[in-house]
Amino acid sequence: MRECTTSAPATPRRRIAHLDMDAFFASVELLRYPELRGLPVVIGGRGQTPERLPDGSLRCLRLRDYVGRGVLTTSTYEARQYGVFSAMGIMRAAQLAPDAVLLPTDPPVYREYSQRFKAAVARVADQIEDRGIDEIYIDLTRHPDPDDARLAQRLKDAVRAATGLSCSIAIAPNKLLAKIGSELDKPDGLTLLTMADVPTRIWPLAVNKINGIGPKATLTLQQLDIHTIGQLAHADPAQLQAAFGLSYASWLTQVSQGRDERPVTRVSAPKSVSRETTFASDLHVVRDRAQLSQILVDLCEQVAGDLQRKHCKGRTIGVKLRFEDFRTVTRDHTLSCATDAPQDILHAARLCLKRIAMTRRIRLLGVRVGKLDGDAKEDIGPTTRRPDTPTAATTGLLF
DNA sequence: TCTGGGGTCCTAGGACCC
DNA sequence: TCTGGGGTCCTAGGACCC
Repeated sequence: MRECTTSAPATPRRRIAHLDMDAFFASVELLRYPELRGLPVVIGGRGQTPERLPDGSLRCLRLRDYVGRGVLTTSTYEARQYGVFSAMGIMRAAQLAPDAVLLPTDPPVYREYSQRFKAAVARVADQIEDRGIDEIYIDLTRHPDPDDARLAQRLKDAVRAATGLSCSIAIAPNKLLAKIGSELDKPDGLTLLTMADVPTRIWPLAVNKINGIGPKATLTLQQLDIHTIGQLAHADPAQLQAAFGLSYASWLTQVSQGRDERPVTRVSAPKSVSRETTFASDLHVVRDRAQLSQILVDLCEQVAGDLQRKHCKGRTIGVKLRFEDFRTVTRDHTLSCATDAPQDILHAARLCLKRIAMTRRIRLLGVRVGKLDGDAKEDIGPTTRRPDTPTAATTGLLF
């Protein structure tokens, strides 16, 4: 008998791309300072902008000359050979690569390049999920060009033409594999993966290559003598469940087989807006009160400005405090109506701070507004009538 | 020489209501 | 009066990601 061909048309094979810019911040800086190309360059901290000398040469800070706090956000591939990577403390990086050039971060410029590469991709394929400043997922399932390799190359060419920058792309049956795949051939990579590749190309990789398995889960898995994704795929489900609970354990089993059904989602409204700052040196609640107070006011004004720019208001105001021993505490306070006014945020933030025992010096202060109501809701209620009106008793007590 | 700043999502307990 | 659930909201902390 012939095979039955009358069944419903199969859903089209999913084709999901993950596109990741190569050493994004550092690569943007190299466009500005091409003479640094080939040198170990790292981005991070609050160092100084390079200075162009009269003879045209560039004077910039070396890692060994940096004093202060902060971490690296990016390093060039040359710098990575010294073992310095993003999220590493700058002082630690200075030990490993003292001669590396250190540039301060310049977020507005990176945002500009981010918009450029995303717009270039959108002209080729418009089913895009934003995953931050330097990466996106693209659903190519219904794209007219059926040739994955040709399509991936087209996307890379479009990004380079728009920005002068290289990126790495993988096309796979789902987001999980596309994300892993885009790292396999970095930089300037092009990777195609199918489910048949899972045992040979995915299983040998370390478990933390999976998006969602972080340092804690990796450590727990190590204690179970599970190091690779393949070992995870063959692990005893009961053992995983005992270590992680049912929900996370079954997710682990799924992803270790390369299975992932998450859709590519194109729009997402922000859920919260926050600003925080780590001080150059720890501040004392009493002795440095004036300074802390000013920082709090500034943070509230910045958050309010962010909200107004995004045309949204929020009901839950939160503060975050990090003490000198790195212990972090948060408190929040929900208002009866949403606000974007700095004085409302400041008042609620002070209420939150009153509930924290100030036992040590403070390293970081942050302000967050959540429970955002999206935009367009024009002041329905009287925002002048607030539930918590500042009184002499509640203002000025803390910060 | 420790450890930035912007987010999301999950869990878990308690309050409160039906 | 006691017992019990379910549902929702609020709060705090933590893991994780870029």
